[in-house]
Formats: sequence, C-alpha cells, structure tokens
Amino acid sequence: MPVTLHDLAREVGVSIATVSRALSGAPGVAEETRQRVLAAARAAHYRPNVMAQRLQKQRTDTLGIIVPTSSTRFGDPFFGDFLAGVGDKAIEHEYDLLVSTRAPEADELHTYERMVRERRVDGLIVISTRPHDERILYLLEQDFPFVAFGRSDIDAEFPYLDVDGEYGMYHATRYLIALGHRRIAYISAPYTFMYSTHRLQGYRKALAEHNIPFDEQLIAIGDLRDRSGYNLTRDFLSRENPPSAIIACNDWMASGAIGAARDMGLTVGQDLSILGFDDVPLAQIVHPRLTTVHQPAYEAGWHICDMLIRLLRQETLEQRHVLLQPELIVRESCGPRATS
Amino acid sequence: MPVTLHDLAREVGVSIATVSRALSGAPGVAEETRQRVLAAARAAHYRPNVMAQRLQKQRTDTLGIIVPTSSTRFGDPFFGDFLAGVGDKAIEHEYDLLVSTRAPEADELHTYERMVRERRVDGLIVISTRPHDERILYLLEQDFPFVAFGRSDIDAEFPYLDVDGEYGMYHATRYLIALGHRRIAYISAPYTFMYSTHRLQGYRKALAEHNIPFDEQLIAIGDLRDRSGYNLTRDFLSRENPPSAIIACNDWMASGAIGAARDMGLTVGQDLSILGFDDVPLAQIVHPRLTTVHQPAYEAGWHICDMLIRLLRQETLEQRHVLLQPELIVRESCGPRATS
DNA sequence: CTTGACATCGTAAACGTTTTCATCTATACT
DNA sequence: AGTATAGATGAAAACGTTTACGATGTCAAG
Repeated sequence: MPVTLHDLAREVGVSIATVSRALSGAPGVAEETRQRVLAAARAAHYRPNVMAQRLQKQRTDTLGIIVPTSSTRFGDPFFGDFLAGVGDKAIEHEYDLLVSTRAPEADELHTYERMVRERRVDGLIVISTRPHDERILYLLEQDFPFVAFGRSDIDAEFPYLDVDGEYGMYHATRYLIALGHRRIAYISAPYTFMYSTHRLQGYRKALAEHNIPFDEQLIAIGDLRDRSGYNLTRDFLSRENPPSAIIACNDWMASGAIGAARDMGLTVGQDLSILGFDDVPLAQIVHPRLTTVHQPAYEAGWHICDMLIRLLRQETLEQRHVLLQPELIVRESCGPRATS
Repeated sequence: MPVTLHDLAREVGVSIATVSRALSGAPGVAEETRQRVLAAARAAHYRPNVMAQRLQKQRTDTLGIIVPTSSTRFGDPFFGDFLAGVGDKAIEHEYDLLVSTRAPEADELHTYERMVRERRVDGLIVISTRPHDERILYLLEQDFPFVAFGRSDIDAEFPYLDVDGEYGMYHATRYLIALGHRRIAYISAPYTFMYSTHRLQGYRKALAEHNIPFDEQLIAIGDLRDRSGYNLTRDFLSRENPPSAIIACNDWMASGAIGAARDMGLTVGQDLSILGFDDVPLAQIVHPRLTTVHQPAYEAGWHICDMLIRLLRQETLEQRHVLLQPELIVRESCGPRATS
C-alpha cells in the first residue's frame, strides 16, 4: 500500500538506485533528474520505510533508557525533567528514544541484554549509577556505547555526566554551620545509589573542616519518600539531645521532615533548620519554602544525550567526564541556631 | 560479528528456514532437529536481529507516545505515573515504547506524521485530548491505530479511556455545598484541554442541583502551575465578597491557593476551603493536606496500553470507551463554612 | 505394487532500503 | 580520429529475517 522507492522509480522512469541517491542527496545524479525524483516523491507523499533503512544501515538511530519503575524514580518530577531534556536533544538530531521500564520480575540485566543483543538501540543512557554497577560492567564488556548519569566505583573508565553531590552537600553543610549549627542530622539516600556516598562525603568534609566530630548517631537512611523523612525526623527530634538542623538527601524527605517538625510544634527555619536536595517544584510549594541544592535535571538530560550522540557519531568528546556544580538555593527553611 | 540464522544453519547442518521454524516454534520441524537447533542457538548466544524481523513482518512491535515537553505535563508526576503504567504493560507484551517529545519549533502534526508515515510504531497513545483535536482527526483519516487518554468533541468514534472529570468535580462540589459553602470559586485549566470543559460541567451541575446560581465572576483560568493558583486566589480573596471555598483543576494550583491563603492570614480548612484534583503525592505533603479528587494515573496508563495492544492484535475490545470514576479523597483542606 | 497422505526439509522470493561495481554516454584532450 | 576522463545511470548484492511453495522420503491403505 505505501509507496516505495520502487514505485517512484517506475514513475519517474529511472532505477531505484538513482531514486535513492536523489533522495538522500548523494552525489552522482544529474540535477535535472534529482528534481524530477523530488517532485515525484512529493507528489506521491513518499516516506522511507525506516525499518528497511535500519536493516540496511545496521543502525537503529534509536537511543535507549531503562527506568526502574518500581522505585520512586518515575513519579519523581526530577526524572520527568531529565527525560524531557533527553527527549528534546534526541529529536533535535532525529534520534528515536526508547523508554523501557524494567519488567519487575525479570533480572535487570535481562532488559539490558534485550536492548544490546537484539540491537534495538544504538546507545544507552544509564541512570542512577550504583557502586559496582553491573549494568556498566556489562556494557563495557560488550563494548556497547553508553553514557551514565553518575559515576561509579568500578575499576574502568567510561563516559559519564554527574552532578557533584559532594560539592553540593559540602556547601549546604557549610551554610548550616555558618548559621551556628553544630548538631546537624543527615538523612541519607540508600547506599545502593552512588550519589549517596558522594553527598555524605561532602557533609563529612564540611564537618571536618570546622572541627565538628562526625557522629554516627546523626545519620539515618531514608527511602527517598516523604514518609521516611517524616518518621526519621520524629525519631531525631525525640532524642534527648536533638539536632538543630536536618539535611535530607532529596526534597521529598525534606518535606516530610518539615511535616514532622510542624506536628511536633516546631517552627521550621527558627526552631529547626531543614535543608533538601534537588530543588524540584515542590520545594517552592511547601511552607516554609525549602532551602535546597538545585540539580539541573533538564540540562543534565540534555547534555547526556548530546554526549551519547557524539559518541555514536564517532566525534571526539571534548569531555568524557562532566561534573556539574549544583547551586545552593537559599529560601526559608533554614535559620540561625536557636540560642535557647 | 553477531551470529545470524545463517551461521546457525551452517553450524547445525540444516537450512535457515528450518532454523527459523525451530526457533519460532512453528510446526513442521522434527523434534530432534528442533532440539539440535535450540542447543546451537543457546551455545552461540544467538539473538534475532529485530530490525530484520520488523522489515519482514511489516510490524514494528513498538508503541508510541508523543509528549508536549514545553507544557508542564512532563514534569508533572501525574504524567510520570501514567507513563510508568504504559511502560509496564508494554514490556509485559514485549512491545517497545517510543517516547517522543515534540520538537518545539515543529508543527505538532509533523511529529505524528513522522511516526505514522515512516511506520516507526504500530500504534499511538494520544494524551491530553483537546476540543476538535487535529491529532485524532489525522489518525482517523490515516486509519492508524491509537487509543486516546480523554475524549474529544469531534464527530467521529474512536477508542479512548477517560477519567470522568464531570463526575469527579460534581462530587467534589457537592461535598463543599454539603459543608455549607455557597460561594465556591473555581480555578479552571485552559480550555484547550478537553477535560476542562467536563470538570466545569460537573461543577455547574452540582450548583444547579442545589439552586446556586452560576456566577461567572467566580471562574478563573489558570495555567496549571502553582504560581497561577497563588495569584488567582489572592485575586479572589481581595474582592469585597470573597468566596468561602476554592476548587482548583489540579493539585499544583490548589497548593498555590493554599500558599496565598496562608500569606493573607487565613487558615485553610477553617477560614477557607480549598479542593484540588489529581491526588499527586504533593497533595499529602502540603499543609493542610489537600482534599482532592484521585486520578488513577498508573492504572489509566496501564489500561490504555492494554487497549491499544488488543486493538493491534485484532482482538475485539470489550469496551472501546472506558470511563473511570475518580474518587474524592477527603483530607484537611476543606471544612464547614465559617459562620462569621 | 501403486497411491495418497503426511511429516520433514530446502529453495527462493519476499520486505525496502543502501551501496558497490560495471556500463554507458558525452565531452575534452592529444 | 582515437582515447582518456568524468558524470550519470542501472544491475545486483547486500542487510537478516519469514514464509509460500515444492521436493523428498516414509508409511499405511487400497
């Protein structure tokens, strides 16, 4: 039913090779012929069959990204913005974007194998890297093109873009220290995420620089959802020597912390300082508005996609390792330590 | 480099046709031969080349969804959950999911043409339907399989799933009326979305049933973001006869409304009732927690994807038109009208 | 012993491109 | 005039599958 090169060739009275050349802009076809072909193609509303092109070219012109749907990531607006950045960049270069949720029961690597071995995509974006990330090891082993969002601790080089969580948390912590805080609790993300370690590093570094001893008791691990921020904060505040400030590893937990403080009769920003991470829209909606560390989600996605495309085009990346410096956004959830 | 049917055929000593049949489970191949082929395939880590399969089968086994990235939709967690539902269902049936952001400068239909005419996908999911939706008209005209999330007012039948906004808003309004409210302001979504009209219908219907005259002055149109909810609420409240309750068309604007009320010294849930729509996670984080209408985003995506797959498989849909009834979630942002 | 049915398998044609290579024509040079 | 050269084109081989069709062999029924 749909019109093919063959149809056009018959129509114009040339061979399909000539039609192909004329359409692709390849040299070696007379200008007059080219015009005739183009006119016929337009008239017949010709569109190439991409599957045929892909089979022939041995390229899919498709980028892939695999999203663990069960985790909170997908509902997280941070991820939505990231994906928007990836998508915009992809379409700008005429790449398709294949988004796959990992089948919950299936082995994660199975999803990656599916992409790689069956050649569904030309390259992959790996998100939320983990320590000893087996996905990255697999892709390296297969010599498959990819760019990671985040670093890992494996003993091999690979292209990545990361937001410098250590830098961000270091400055956030310094900010609280400058406000007079000494007992600063820290609600971490699970250590299965690489960034957890980096951010904790920043926290520890700032403490050390100001000769504040690191207290294991002030560290808790949340599940990134507001509920756990709430619970852990209640826990912290009901101790006999409660912290005067709390840092949470993302804005959701920080928002939960705000709720807990409110429920316990504390005024956030005065009695208790709370600091988040990510700067999702939510941060400006909660009351008081959240002081947090801004992660440029859209830009990160955009940039990573750009790196991947360059990689696929064999262009040399000016930088295979990009570290973005996040910015501390001061709003109202932090204040000087209450001098009671 | 990668192993093909041809390689396996040579290996086992049969023709590629037999190998293909053995692998696909087609009849007409001796059990013993099939086992030999399967063993060889396993040993050689054979994976089919999907592009070749797609060219041959004239199917892409891919579903598409086009997302207007510039609008707030992508960052909206509602959409993230929806997409997760679609993705999970798609992978369950071994479909790939192609997510395309519309190139901002390009004509929207161009993106659809790209999908349809170049046969990149077998079917499409159309989201946030609009009055006289040209995308739907185009797909109908092309006789291209799709399922819409939302209805439209065009004069043609097409498969859709929708959340009954009229029903939801009707019950929400009734709830406020039952609490004693008579002057209920309404912050609508832009009328470029089909659901705006439906929801407004529900609001009007509830008013009419209780003999409350519809007052044009109490209707405002927001842009779905919290900022506009904030501004419009300030506007409402600074009039001489302010409303005692405000309904917003989504939770973001409702949250903005809460902020505005707070800034004007009002206690939400007592002095002013505020009601949202969607029930995104945010609704449970703001203070007071938002009374809102729950939209089952994940389930909607899941169900729509299921409908589309059945459509593609020529199975008869038990229902080509699905209307989900949303549920009112009562929390703390609404209360009886203050009897001052 | 012939015939037909059936199971098993191979040949080859598709699917719609891109691209190599060879062919052909026309022009320019000796 | 003869020949080299460049430009324009077509034939055909790929890319890796699926599948219609035909060929072969086996076995049971007549």
